[in-house]
Amino acid sequence: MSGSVIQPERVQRLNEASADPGGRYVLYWMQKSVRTRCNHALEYAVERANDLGRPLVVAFGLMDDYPEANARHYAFLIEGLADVAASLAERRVRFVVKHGHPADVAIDLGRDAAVIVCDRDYLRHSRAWRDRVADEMKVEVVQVESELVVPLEAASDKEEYAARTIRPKITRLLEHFLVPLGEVELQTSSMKVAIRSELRDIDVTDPAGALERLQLDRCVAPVPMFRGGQREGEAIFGRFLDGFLDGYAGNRNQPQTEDVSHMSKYLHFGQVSPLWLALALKDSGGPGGDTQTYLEELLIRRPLTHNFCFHNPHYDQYRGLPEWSRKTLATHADDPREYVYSVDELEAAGTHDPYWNAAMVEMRETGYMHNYMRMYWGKKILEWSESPEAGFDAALHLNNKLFIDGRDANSFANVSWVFGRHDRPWQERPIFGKVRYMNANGLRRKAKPEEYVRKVQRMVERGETEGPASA
DNA sequence: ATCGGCTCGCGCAA
DNA sequence: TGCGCGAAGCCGAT
Repeated sequence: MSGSVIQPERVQRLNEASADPGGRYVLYWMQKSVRTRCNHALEYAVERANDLGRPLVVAFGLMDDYPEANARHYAFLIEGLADVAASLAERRVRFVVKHGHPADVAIDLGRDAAVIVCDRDYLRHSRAWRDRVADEMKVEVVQVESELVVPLEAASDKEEYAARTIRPKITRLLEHFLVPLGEVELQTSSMKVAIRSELRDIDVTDPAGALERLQLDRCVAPVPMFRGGQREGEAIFGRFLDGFLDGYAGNRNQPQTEDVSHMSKYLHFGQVSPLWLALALKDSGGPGGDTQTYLEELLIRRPLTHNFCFHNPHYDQYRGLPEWSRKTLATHADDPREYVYSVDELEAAGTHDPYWNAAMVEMRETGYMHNYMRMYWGKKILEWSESPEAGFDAALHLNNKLFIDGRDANSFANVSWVFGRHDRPWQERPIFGKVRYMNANGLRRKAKPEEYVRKVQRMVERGETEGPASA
């Protein structure tokens, strides 16, 4: 173990099997951490390959019907895979993308493996895939965490109530985990290793062609504004550090400005490392308050959403909300609603509220919405739905369908926050009960929503080809 | 412009 | 067991 720093807390054996010395290669089943720099699972797999004197094969399973995914998500994902293909070739590491269910791909390629290394994801379906592979394989399956700076169990072994309860548990471990990950050179080139598999190869070096050939849900179009890939994500973050970090604490809740890093989508697809982001921030020498504000998002709030999804079996359901908020919302379930919109009416951005409509257009046309508007957007869906349950389902559905960074742990926690999760009660009022209320006056008081509306209009008129990549 | 009240439950101090 | 306080708020009183 030389060169890299992979804390033992990141590494978990998923079964009791041992490594097979007869295996022809070490398999890194890449599924969540789709990147080559600052990926603990990759470096761990290289080390195991070197220790066993074997080549390394990295494989990704690309299925047609990934849960809730459509062309908008696939386009971003495949661009990230193309970046991985190019980077791994430079490191003389063999990379294959196979058409099939991720677990089937891992099991198929794992038959010839000495060890299977996988990365980590916290959502229900992903966990089930890894459990299945670990159960079915007769060879060691080991999972390496690289999606959180402080590994989930190291911080807390229970569902946390709020940011304030998890914050000290994470903060005291940063010294141990917030350290660079070195790169390890693979000793046995794997570019020529024979791979026995009936599964079809997908050539991701032509992302548009690969996207075309998949049998996927095309109900939402890809957006040209944001391109996937680690190179792209890291470059965008570099421009954020140079141009927008200064003043971030004061401007991050100003939706009419561009003081945002756009990292959420890259984090969702594992295309940038949260550790890399945190280290880049600390190295940037930017203003302390601005850096602290960003680190709070990255190191406390985001892990809190992962803690929520990992420990709450109903993270994607209304019943996953806290007792107090479900109770107070039930009390007001029959309150008269001045406006009620269906999911289709919401998606069409045809409500009476111009601020809300602008947010909905931004979401639909760009796969992104400013963070502050996401709160307002959600609160109004609660207010304008026939029941809180219907509002929850509508908000989560639109979130996951339209955001590039939808279907993330953040998505489930953020929608749940609208309905009281990780929040506290406030003064009781119609429909909301004691759940936090937001209105357009607050928007006007704190930001410039009229400018935001104009910004969205301009973006749509221009055909939104100008993203942070070309800014 | 600024401030306190609203309201629940966690976690720490005692 | 008591007590302080919390991601993003609102609202009325000063």
